[in-house]
Amino acid sequence: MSYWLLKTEPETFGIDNLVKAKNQTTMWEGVRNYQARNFLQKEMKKGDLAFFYHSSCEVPGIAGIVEIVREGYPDETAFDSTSDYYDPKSTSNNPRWYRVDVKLVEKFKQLMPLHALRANPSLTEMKLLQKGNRLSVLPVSQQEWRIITKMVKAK
DNA sequence: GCCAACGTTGGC
DNA sequence: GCCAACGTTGGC
Repeated sequence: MSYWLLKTEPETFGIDNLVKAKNQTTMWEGVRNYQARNFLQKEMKKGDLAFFYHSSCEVPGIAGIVEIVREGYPDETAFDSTSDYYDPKSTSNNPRWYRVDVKLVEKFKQLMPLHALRANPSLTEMKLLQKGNRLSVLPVSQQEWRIITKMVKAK
């Protein structure tokens, strides 16, 4: 099993939206980057866990944990001309974009802020912390996962 | 297939 | 709001 990090802007869809969602489950859609798409389509497996990360907000950081409950399938928002995520080059016969379904596992009592991750010397290799990284779907190593979940419990 | 221009991301 | 980083587009 693998570990991931999923970025979202809390003003659009934050962890509290997921808490309130039906079955605390949502479709992770609207990803329009090929590298991130490949992760969603090919590499994410049912049962994988992911950090739920808040970006572009006052205090960016990890807000909780979600589980992949449905593996990659076509992102239908790309077929909808009224959607913000519409892409005329993606068709139902030949879909270009994929999504997964995720379910809430845990909302952290306190957000684990980005600055705290940066302050931990054992996380300097983490992709999230690398300069210039903008991918909205990122792999997380098992070691990084273990370190961060420990940091959360120690709070 | 190169590469300049442009758009987006996202921390600060 | 700024700006560095990086992906995408499109002319050639």
